[in-house]
Amino acid sequence: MQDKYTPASIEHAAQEHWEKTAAARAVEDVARPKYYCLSMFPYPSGKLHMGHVRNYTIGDVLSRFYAMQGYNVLQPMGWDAFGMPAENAALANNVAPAAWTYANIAHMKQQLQALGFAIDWQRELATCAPDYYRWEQWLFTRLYEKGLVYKKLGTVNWDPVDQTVLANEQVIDGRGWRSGALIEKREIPMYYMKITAYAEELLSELDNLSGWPEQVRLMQKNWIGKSVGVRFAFPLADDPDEKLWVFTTRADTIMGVTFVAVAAEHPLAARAAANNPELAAFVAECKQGGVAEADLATMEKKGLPTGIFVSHPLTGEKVEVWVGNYVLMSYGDGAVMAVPAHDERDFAFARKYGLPIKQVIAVPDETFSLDGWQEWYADKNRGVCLNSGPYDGLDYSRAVDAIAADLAAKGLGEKKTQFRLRDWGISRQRYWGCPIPIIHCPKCGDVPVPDDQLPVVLPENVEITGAGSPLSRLPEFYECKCPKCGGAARRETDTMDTFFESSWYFLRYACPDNATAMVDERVAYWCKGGIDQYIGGIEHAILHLLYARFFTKLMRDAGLIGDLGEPFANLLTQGMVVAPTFYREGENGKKQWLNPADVDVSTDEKGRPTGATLKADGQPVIIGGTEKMSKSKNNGVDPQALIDQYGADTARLFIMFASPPDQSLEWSDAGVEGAFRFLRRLWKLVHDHVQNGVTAVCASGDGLSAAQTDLRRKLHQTMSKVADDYGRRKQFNTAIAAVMELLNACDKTDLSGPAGRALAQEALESAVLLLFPIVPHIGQALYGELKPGADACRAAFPQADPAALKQDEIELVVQVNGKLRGAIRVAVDADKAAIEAAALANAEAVKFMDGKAAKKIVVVPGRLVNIVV
RNA sequence: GCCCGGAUGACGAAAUCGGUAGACGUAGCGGACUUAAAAUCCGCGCCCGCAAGGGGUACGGGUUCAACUCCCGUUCCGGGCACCA
Repeated sequence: MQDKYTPASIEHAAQEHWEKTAAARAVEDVARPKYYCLSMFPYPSGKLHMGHVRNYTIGDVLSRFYAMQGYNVLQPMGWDAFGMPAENAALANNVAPAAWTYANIAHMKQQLQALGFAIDWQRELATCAPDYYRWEQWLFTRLYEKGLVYKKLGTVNWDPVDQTVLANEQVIDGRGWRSGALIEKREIPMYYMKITAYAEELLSELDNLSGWPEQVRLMQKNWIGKSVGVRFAFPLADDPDEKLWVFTTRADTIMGVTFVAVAAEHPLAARAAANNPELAAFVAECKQGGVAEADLATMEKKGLPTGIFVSHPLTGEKVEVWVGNYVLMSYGDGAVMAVPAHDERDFAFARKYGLPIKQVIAVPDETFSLDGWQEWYADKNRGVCLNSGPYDGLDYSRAVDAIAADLAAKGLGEKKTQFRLRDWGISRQRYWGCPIPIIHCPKCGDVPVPDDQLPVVLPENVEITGAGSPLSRLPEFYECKCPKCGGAARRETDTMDTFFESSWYFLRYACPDNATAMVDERVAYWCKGGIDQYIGGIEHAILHLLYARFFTKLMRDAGLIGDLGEPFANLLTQGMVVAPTFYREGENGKKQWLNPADVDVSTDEKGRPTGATLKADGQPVIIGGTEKMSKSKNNGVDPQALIDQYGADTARLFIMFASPPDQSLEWSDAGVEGAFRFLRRLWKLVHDHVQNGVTAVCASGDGLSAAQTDLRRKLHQTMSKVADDYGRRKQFNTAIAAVMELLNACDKTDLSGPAGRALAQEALESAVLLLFPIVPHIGQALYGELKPGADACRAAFPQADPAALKQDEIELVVQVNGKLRGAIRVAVDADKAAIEAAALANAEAVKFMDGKAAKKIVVVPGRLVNIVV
């Protein structure tokens, strides 16, 4: 055995061995329980960043741990390969998106392999490959025929200078990121997925996802946003046959309505604007700016009266219609009733424009003042109706029932369940995505592409200009024949949202080689009961995970995957790896993001950054916020330097030791050295032991000294702890700390003599196996040295021996009035009375009881005694 | 703005179900070994106080024999907000 730990050669040898023995190959085997361990596949942005290393190391630790527990493990990997960055790279560097993407895949695959992940590469897939996306085109046409895909107008960000649609990310402070032009909203026809048809099931099944973090279930629940309320109509004062519909969850406040607000896009707004130039200007102003909800919600609330009046459905009173920039056309009917007395936003609006405020819910006298309003809203107070005629004195639910009944009797409304969730618009006016398989025929309308003409292949020889969709400039792509009538037709040139690809890739991993079907019976084996573990960033808590759940239900109902309704049985949401951002501002205010590796930061004595300069020119740069590592902010830290210097095991160990996986981690490589030192120390311990000859392991505690017995107990306690940390808690930093503690204890114990050496053998073999899931390369090498001819990949995970865990005496802490005063040793099976007596006899306890009698004694078994005086 | 999280030594963190706050590691300081350096090993390390003791887990309250942990309020930081992935 070599005396020096040399990661490069050790890792090379281990990887070669795994390759030769096909250690990561997953083969269906009904005789063994399966464990499908899935990590979110990466976007091939160029190189791995620390977030990837963290994500895939967690997956690999779990995969290897469950393999050691006897499971048949599947750990696949692929590439979420369509998306905007490829087009941006094409613009910036004049490379074809396909070539750029495939080059990135090749590089990142090699990086993943260098990290030693036990991935079954035979199942690798890339979503930009026609043999992958053809199946989603196929599914799309099925869903189109079922009415689960439909076409309607949708609002997009329009850049009037570049004449192109922009993503929300490309709109900065209301301007296009390339052109700097003021962005406008524009309505265009798009295809939508009817996710709202599944809203109820997506919501109710959250309760069954016990393997998901509560936080994620709550976010999804709020996103779906089921609310039961009343949808009702205000007849127009001039023309009672025409009605303005609204939805409210607070029908009990209907008698307090003092105005109605509609979105700028609402037909009534357009009608009023026709002969009101001021209003027309306001409606036009509302069209400025992007469509992102965060921007809309933080805008200053503005409005203008339309001069149109409606009648209150219950009182007949005239109420004016306003246009409000805070009313969303995409939610409900694009109009809301306003009750300034009992809604914070309506209140602010009414105050701003001097509109009447009419209180209709009783509030406690002491809080009743206009200034007290705000506080009161925050409580979501639901009081009893007041100033509400026939409804006075009714509480919330009685009032809502009575009002809904009265509205229904007039044919003006009814109770309605409404969801916040909207249908999913999937059309993108971009090139690097999966073509939507529809043909537009002047005679037959929209015709889905027939199966025998799939896939609609995305052409790769295109010119990216940043203006408009390249496909719509490519006659050889869009000119086609109608599949129905054979006449000249035009192919759809929009592509699909890339969330489409990532909504079902985990099913395709089960059967990536199937050329004749989207999925096959192998899904039933690997996905039975759901994928056993899904691991990925918390930033995907809503959209991706919701779409993946939706797709699984769609595919189930299409008869493709049996009764599998929920894809992920257990979910681990990894905290983000965040890093500081740095930038400089260009001439037109555009930000040029600089990588942290290229920047020097100066700090004050407290470690707070005071300034930063670019290494290349020594000139100052602006310090941005600390954000998740991303391509767009250029703050990803490349792990390659770390791997090159210390090896994959150190990188893996360090990132697992740095913090628990669900916590966000601000990147700093301080401490990497320590992880490497630990591995070197482990190597040396094994080396020194092996130099004196390996032995059989200590099979029982016989012949051990007291100190050795204690060590052996600690060893077996560590086995339990580490298995619990990996399997149940999924907290790897404490598992590593436990093994470090064990090795510290080994150092402090005399392990000479035959019994001691057998114990050392047992401790070292165990420690190597306990760490194997995290640092498999060094583990492979050391285990082979400790047990010549043995393969760590085939070893079982160490299991604690209950006999070794036995203890006769334990220490209990003694408190007086909750303050720590002393400690006592008692027999492990001592009863309460004996423990109390021992505690009362403790010298420190006696001192602090100060002669007073114990009022109460609390005994916490195995922990402490608290004497209350 | 709305929804969801987080905050503990100089730093990353631990304390798993309300029960010894700071395990484990980093950086630092002191020592051993060495001609020296590196490496390695040993020790010290929250604050006030001579001590006894007291205080301390972002901040302000509360519940409890006992609170980092539960409740109410606040501040700051992060994620998501439907076209970044």
